[in-house]
Amino acid sequence: MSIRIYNTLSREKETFVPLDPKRVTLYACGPTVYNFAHIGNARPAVIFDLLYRVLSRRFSNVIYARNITDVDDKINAAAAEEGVSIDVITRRYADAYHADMAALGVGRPTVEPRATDHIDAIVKMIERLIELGHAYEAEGHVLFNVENFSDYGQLSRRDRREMIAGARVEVAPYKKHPGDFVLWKPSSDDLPGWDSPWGRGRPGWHIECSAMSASHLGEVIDIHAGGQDLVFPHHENEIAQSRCAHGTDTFARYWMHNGFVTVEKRKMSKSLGNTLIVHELLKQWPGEALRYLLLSAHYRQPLDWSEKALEQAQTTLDRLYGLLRDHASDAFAEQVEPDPAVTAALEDDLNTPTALAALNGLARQLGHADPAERPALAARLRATGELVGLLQQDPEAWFSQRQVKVELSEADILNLIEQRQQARQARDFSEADRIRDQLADQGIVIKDGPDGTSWEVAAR
RNA sequence: GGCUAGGUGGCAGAGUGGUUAUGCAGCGGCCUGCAAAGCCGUGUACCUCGGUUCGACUCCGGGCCUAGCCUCCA
Repeated sequence: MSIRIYNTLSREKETFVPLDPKRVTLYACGPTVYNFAHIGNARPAVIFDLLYRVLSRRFSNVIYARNITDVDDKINAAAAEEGVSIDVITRRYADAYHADMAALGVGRPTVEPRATDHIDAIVKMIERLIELGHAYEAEGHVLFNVENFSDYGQLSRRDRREMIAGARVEVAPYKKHPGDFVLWKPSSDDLPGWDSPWGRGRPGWHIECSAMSASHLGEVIDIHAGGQDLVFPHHENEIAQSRCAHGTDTFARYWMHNGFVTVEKRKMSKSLGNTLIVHELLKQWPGEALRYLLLSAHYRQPLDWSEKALEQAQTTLDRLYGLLRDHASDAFAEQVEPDPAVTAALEDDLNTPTALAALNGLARQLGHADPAERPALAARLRATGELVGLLQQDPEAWFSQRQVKVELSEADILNLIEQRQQARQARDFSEADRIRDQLADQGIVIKDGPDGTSWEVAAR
């Protein structure tokens, strides 16, 4: 079996064949660090982290680049508002991004390039585009000329002429064509800027990804990924710049786009004020529950976020961790392969819902397996969880993070259980139930089993 | 207006031209003094109207509805 990927370019699921199997290249558009990430920003991070894991099983050398945009007008605005320099802002939110993503089980990419470290490469690329007649200077700006790039609109399936007709934005007077976009723009003295052949200025948004992608991965890459809203104009523009600058007929061979996280069916966005900040959610919920929920829908579908769904994800994880707690893994768990049904689902265009279904099937198998087979099944469940980025905690740690505060000492608890035990033996069940209720009120759950009574701290 | 996705059981959410998704909730059972947990079992679900077909939820066409992009946006 091979890996299948839905390619936005062809609008079809294709078999993934890398240009060079010894060096597979993946680029995902990363965050602009001017505030905390919301759960919609987390979705591509989780999805493409998973893609990287899936690719890495098949190919020994996968280079995954996920950039950090650290020069942007929104960053400038945030810095101005607080009266600090932009690097105070970008450092703060880049750190927060890393912490939040780590809590969601997202690993670090192979390289994490920053726009401000690539100004030279960006300037060189723009110079080249001007030389080749694909860009022009106007009033301190440098603009890309979409007119003489005939494939413009191929990815988003847009027609240039129709775009002019339907344009709802005022067109800057210095543009030759309404679709032309900025490669470089002038900076006033109070804004961050770099010297360039066109005066002090800063890069436009699209050019940084083209420059960083070429610097770290090469002129033609295997997979380029990002959110659906980047198809146009961001990715369309990246294709135009990169192909024109490098004289290639392909920029990225496969394009992958994730759907949005919605709230009450509406896209999560700042303008609607319906964003859910990961940093805040993590105060109330385990990161792993957020990850489970993000994986519960297929990445190209919209995912409607709700507290109810989050609770369900958490309940499901409770059950899975309960099984892992009750059944010790085989000692050689590291050598166990993930469930083939799960890898097959993931290799089929990252079908995470089917993968999670298979994971649950495996758990069910474990639940009623012959005792002799359980350690091996538990190990397999762990190994499968590792691939999807779930079930890697100590089960005790999973449960304890969710426990309520308990005032009683362990001696008190054992004492009460003993009293209840005596009441039960005396068949004074009303007294036994009273003690059980009393313990429950204080956050202790009693479980009577064949080997006596055990207890645990209740979950929140 | 142009372009893109989608409409599946109480909810979430995969998938398939004729056969069990899965999770959560519900119901019945096992276990228990009763519970809890766990396990077992359990649902004539595929927007609408036509067409293709021996047979369509699955393919094709029309309609209705929803969301998204066309402007910063994951």
